[in-house]
Parts: sequence; C-alpha cells; structure tokens
Amino acid sequence: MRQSHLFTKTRKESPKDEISQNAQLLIRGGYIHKEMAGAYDLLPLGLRVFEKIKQIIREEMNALGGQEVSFTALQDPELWKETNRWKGEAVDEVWFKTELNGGTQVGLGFTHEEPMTRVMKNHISSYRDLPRYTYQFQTKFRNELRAKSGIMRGREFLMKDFYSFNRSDAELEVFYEEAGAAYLNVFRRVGIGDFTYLTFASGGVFSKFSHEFQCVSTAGEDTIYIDTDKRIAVNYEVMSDDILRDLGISKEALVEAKAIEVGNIFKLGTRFSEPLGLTFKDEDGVDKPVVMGSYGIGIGRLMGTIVEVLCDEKGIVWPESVAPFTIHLVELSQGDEKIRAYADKLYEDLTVAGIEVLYDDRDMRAGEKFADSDLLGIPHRVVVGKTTTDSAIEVVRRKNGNKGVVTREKLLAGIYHA
RNA sequence: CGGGGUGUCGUAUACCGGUAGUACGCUUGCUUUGGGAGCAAGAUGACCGAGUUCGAUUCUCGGCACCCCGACCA
Repeated sequence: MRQSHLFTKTRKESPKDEISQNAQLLIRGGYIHKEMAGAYDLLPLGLRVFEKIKQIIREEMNALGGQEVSFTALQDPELWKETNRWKGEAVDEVWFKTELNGGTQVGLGFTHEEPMTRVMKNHISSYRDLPRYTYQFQTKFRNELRAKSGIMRGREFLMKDFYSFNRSDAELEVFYEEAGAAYLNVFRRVGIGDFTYLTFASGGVFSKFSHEFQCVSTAGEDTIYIDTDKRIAVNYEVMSDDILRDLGISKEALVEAKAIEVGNIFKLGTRFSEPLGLTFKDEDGVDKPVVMGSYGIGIGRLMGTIVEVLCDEKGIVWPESVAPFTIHLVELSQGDEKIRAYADKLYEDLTVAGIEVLYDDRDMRAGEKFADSDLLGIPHRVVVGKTTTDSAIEVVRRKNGNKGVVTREKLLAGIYHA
C-alpha cells in the first residue's frame, strides 16, 4: 500500500473528546473514526488490524472444534420471553429495541444464547449429535448508560461468541478447560500474553465461578488480585478467604492490579436449554437437557487493549501478529530520483515476495515521516536514503528502537534484522 | 440513571455585547531537507431554537451533542 494513496491522514493533536489512550492513538493514526459516543468506524488501517485479530481467534476456535456461523442481529421477542430476558430490567436495560413497519417489536442482539439454542433444536436430538460447538464474529448492540474508555466499551461492537453443547457436566468440564487454554493461546498470539491472567470471577446465577481473562493495565476498570507464580487471579468482586482457600492461594502472594477484561467464559449448564427445550435422547432413550457454555471476546476491546498495553510515548507499537503491515518502508529521496526509484523497486519486490508493506512515498520531510511511522507502530521500519545500498539497508525495530542494517537479499527473504 | 463540565475553521486553542485571532493541516510560489522547516500570498469557523438587546459567537432559557465522576457492566 502506498501511503500517498491511503485516504487517512495522521494527526498531531489528540481529539479533545477522547481521554483514553487507545482511542487517542487510534484516531491520531487514522485507524478509526468516532461516529458518536460508543460507536466507531474502522478505517483501512484499523480494519487490517481487526482482521488479523479475527483470524488468530478463528484459528484457535476452529482448533477447538468450533464451526463458524453468522447470525442476524435482529431478535424475536417471543424467544427471549421464554428465558425471561426480554424485559429491560432483567438485562440492565442494555436492549436496543425497535419495531418493524407493521408495529412488530424486534430487538438488536446483545448476546446470542437464545437464538443459538433455538437453532440447535433443529439439529440436535440424539446423544450421537453431541458435542457440538459453534461460534461467530457478530455485531452486538448494548445500550450502555455511559459509553467510555474509547473503543473499550462501545454501544455497538464486534464480538466473537462461542457456544458449547455437551451431553453432561463432566463432558462440559473437559471442554471448558480446553476453551480456557485456547483463550490463553489467543491472548499470547496477539501479544498480551505476559500481562493476561485467567481470573476467577462471579458465575452469576449459573455456576460458582466464571472465568475472565484480565489484562493488567492502568486503563482497566476491574480490580484483580494476582498470584504471579500460579499465573491466576481473583476478581475483587468474589475475593474472600473462602475462595482463596478453595483455590489454594495464600493471601500474602497476591498482588493487586487494575485490569481490562479481554475475555470471559461461562458454564451455562441448562440455563437456556431447559426453558427453550433443547434436549437429546441419551443411550437409554431418556430425554435430557443439553449442557451449555458460552465464551466471549470483544474484538474492538482487544484491539484497544493491545494499544494500551504496548504503546509508548511516541505512539502505537503493534506486535507483528496483528500489525496492519509488517514493514513500513520510508523513502527519504527528497527529490533524488535515484533514491526514489530504488525505493519504488524495493516496494514492488517486497510486495511480490508476499511481505505486507506500507510504503511512505509521500513528499515530506524526514522528521514528519519518522514521527508518523512511530505513531502508526508498524513493527519494522525500512529506511531508504542517501546511504542505502544493496548490502546495507537500514531497518529499525519499532518496539525498542534498535537500528541495524541488512542486505537486500535478506530483506526480501523476510529477514529484517541481522 | 444521579452529579459536574464543555460546545468557536478539518484538528487544537484564544478573545470578545459592536470587523472572531493563533498554531497545525489545506492551496500557490520560493528556499530548505535523516526526527513534526522558513518566508510570502491565500481558502476555510461560532451546535440548534427561542428570548433580552439598536446589535448576541458572547447574556438568559430550552433542546441536542460530547466529556468526566459515580452507579451499572451474562
């Protein structure tokens, strides 16, 4: 991608209506645009990051046996009345409700347990049909009383929601552990593994605990207590001596921290299968309710968290796995046609080699190009200038500023640092 | 939802009951050129509505929007 063709521009100043670091940097870099409180547009760079994150999650969910689907946002009130969740007060008034032209009420989904369960009724009738796992990347609507923290808590957001359908609590238990491990894989792969802890949290009405994945950050809204040796944590909401005893954690070992909830997994049991009539015949011909679980990750929140946790005073620092491009090629030809031609050719060759390159071919001063490059946070900056030769091309690593030279041959082979 | 605050070019800000200024960005020209250049010339702005007033961007009221604190957060 030639940067001169990219329709977005960077900004020197942060918008005054954003306090959160994630939104400030993403807006300044032209990754996103704020449409209204709690609703953001993804611009080309932002969409690229989003798709990278989605693909990592998709791979992990597929490895769990998940089958990808995509459900409608429109929700049938009758279905939700069966689980007693159509009433606004039952769900903290997060419903966006609207109506069809004829006056029929519909809702915009804030989660999908009900419709997912209903669809599975058409396909699950025997123990031979189980287990089954589904997931989707789907837009959720939540009418939050107060949107805040930039893209971390929006009124419309893309969520990966995964649903498990098992024969028994024991079978769910085994799967639940696998799902937790897959979640840790996701957070490791997107670059925040070192800061993210499996956290015991309230199980609500369904079970003793649910598990959250909490990423330590001063931007977090939750408070957790971390056992750094065991790499687990307890949410302060459920913190008590009894819980610590159950978990075999000593109080002295705990460190308090603010954290961002980047994922959450729940054992639902038969909370939805019973009222909605999702049952199967077991080997003895007896009807039993399906045992369910649900597993969520907010994609935008995860993107915001990566920004919050890894950025520095100059801007965003993307891990290679989710960066919009791998290389930021910056030419400093300043009117020198030879340098310009060299950079053009290098851009073409890198692209042909299958490397994702953002090519800053704009006619600007070096300082401005470097500042933009730092702000955008692409992992490797390749600088083509007066001193560039095939045997010595300058590469700077964004995350630590380390500067080195590499041959053209190595660069095209995907080796960016000597 | 309770409390507090703010709405001025694209962005960030200033001033003012009587011609709305600055910086960045944008256009044109010249000079410059490895860390957000200089000079010159331009274009672009008062959230909406009502009221007070000779005159309102400024004061008052209402609306809307946005931000912050709290509450909330399967």
